[in-house]
Amino acid sequence: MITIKITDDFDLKRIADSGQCFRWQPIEEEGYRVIHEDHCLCIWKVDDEGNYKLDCTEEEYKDIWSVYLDMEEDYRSIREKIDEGIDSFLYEACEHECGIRILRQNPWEALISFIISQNRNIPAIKASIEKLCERAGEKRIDSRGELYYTFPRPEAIVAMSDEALAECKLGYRDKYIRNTAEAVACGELDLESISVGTDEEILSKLMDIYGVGKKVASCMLLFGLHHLDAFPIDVWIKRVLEAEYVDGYPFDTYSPYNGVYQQYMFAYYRNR
DNA sequence: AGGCAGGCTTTTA
DNA sequence: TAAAAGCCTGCC
Repeated sequence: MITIKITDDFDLKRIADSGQCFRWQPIEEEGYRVIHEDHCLCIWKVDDEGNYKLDCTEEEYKDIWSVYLDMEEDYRSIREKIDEGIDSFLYEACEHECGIRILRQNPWEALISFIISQNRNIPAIKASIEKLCERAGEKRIDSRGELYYTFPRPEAIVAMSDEALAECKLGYRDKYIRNTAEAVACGELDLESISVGTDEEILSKLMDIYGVGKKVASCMLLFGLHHLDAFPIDVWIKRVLEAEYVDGYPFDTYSPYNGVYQQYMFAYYRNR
């Protein structure tokens, strides 16, 4: 167990509820249990001074969790680029949702998660993903003795029966998930090699995947590949653009952080 | 080429 | 009953 002090923007609940990740689980004492690849972290807020308690070693924090939580990035300075007088809406969104960060999630997990997310609300997305992990992930025990499952590897999804996959309630998306898992498992789709090039080039390659359109590809680019300029446009952001930016959104001004601002606006519009 | 209508599983509000 | 972090197919 270690204690760390975080001075940059950091809010566990806002990250957990931001819609970028679907497996953060609230636990006792204002804590969350976070699963990332082969690792599991329990993290608790200690006070309002930025102190947090983590059930890992200093080395694990440095090597895994500070990377996953994107602690090298200065979100306050990104937020403070917005001028209240010029863009009062975005300024308000940043203030209101201060503490959100863009996690460095596993690309494979992000891709599958956002294919599952299409045309569904967040509780339903979480339920499907958790089922998928129970059916095809590996069973583990965290430091508190609680059971959890890792996110399944591509091969494990390929090995699932149609019945097991159906139990995950993926609906018409089941064929997208199976197809993507097969493509990755056999090497036909290599997430590392398609992640090279400009954002436009990567988006285009992602959209070649069966079941991946512009929205899911943009989510993958932002949340799975950590391209902070990617700007997913879902129903909520569409409403924001129509209501608050009738004369167009200043993408060039906010580059290369369009995706970060998108996330503040998304949360702000959904929460109010 | 690019745009549009209709269908799609299931859950949630 | 409509909407939900949409996409695919078929048609024009």
